Amino acid sequence: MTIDPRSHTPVYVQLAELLRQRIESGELTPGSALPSEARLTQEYGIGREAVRMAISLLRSEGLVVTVRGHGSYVRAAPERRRVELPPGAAVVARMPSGNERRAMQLDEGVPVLEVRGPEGDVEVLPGDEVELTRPPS
Amino acid sequence: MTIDPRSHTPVYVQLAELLRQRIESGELTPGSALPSEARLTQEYGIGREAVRMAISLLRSEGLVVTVRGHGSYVRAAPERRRVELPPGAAVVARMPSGNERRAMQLDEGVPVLEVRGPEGDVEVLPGDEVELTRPPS
DNA sequence: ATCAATTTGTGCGTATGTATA
DNA sequence: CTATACATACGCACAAATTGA
Repeated sequence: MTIDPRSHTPVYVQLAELLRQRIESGELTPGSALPSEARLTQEYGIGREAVRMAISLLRSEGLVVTVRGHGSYVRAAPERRRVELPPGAAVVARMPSGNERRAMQLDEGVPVLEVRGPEGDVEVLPGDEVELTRPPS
Repeated sequence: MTIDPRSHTPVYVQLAELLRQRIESGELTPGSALPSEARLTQEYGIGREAVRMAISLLRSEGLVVTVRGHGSYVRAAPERRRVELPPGAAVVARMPSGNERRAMQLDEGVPVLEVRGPEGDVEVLPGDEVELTRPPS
């Protein structure tokens, strides 16, 4: 697969799909580095902004993390601990605000789970570290 | 509040915070349009890229939606329907892939809930439309 | 059915700052 | 200290979508 600048799908979306394939196919394993922006720019003959938007897209999906001055890496999702949803509780999923994200030290593209207990108490959990369960009856 | 180009916090983050305040304060109500990129550029004396990155940030948080050729709007979150998490089920939150997002017609910055039933069956729910509940015991 | 105005999308070039190796 | 790499920010240009005259 290559990139077609004349396609109606944006160059950066095409590149994101290519990189996504290389990640999901296992060619790029969790923890491994993506090619640098400069390399991607040269190899695909596209502009830097397209490269950065593609990586930004993957970042917002939680697929990669970018370390400034170092590079972008395939994100290794942490182990999920099981958390039991208490009886009478309700939970919604949403994206954290910027402050919230920094406070909880969440990577980009990671949602939070907002659990409201029966007493109205609220708990916010990192969406990539927990699996909410309800025990069998 | 104004924008300080000399601050160590990026201009686009400062603008995003300003806009976030204007949304949360109710000055910009759900459904109303944000100022155009050109207006924000002029009013704050910053470049278009900073404006676009600020809006992109708010979009990735699910706060605004952008319609090409029209403008950016404060996102009106839909009503949440209550969905009961079945006994023996588990749920994780994550961001949808690009294809998934388009297929489910989700706005940017909206996570999905992946519910795994006790039989291993999987259901993916739009994260902005459901509230998962566990009935009181 | 056109046309023009507005607005966002894409792309390129350039410069400077900051973090890492 | 230097080189590399990503981050921020500005400018300009043109494409594409929407709206309304």
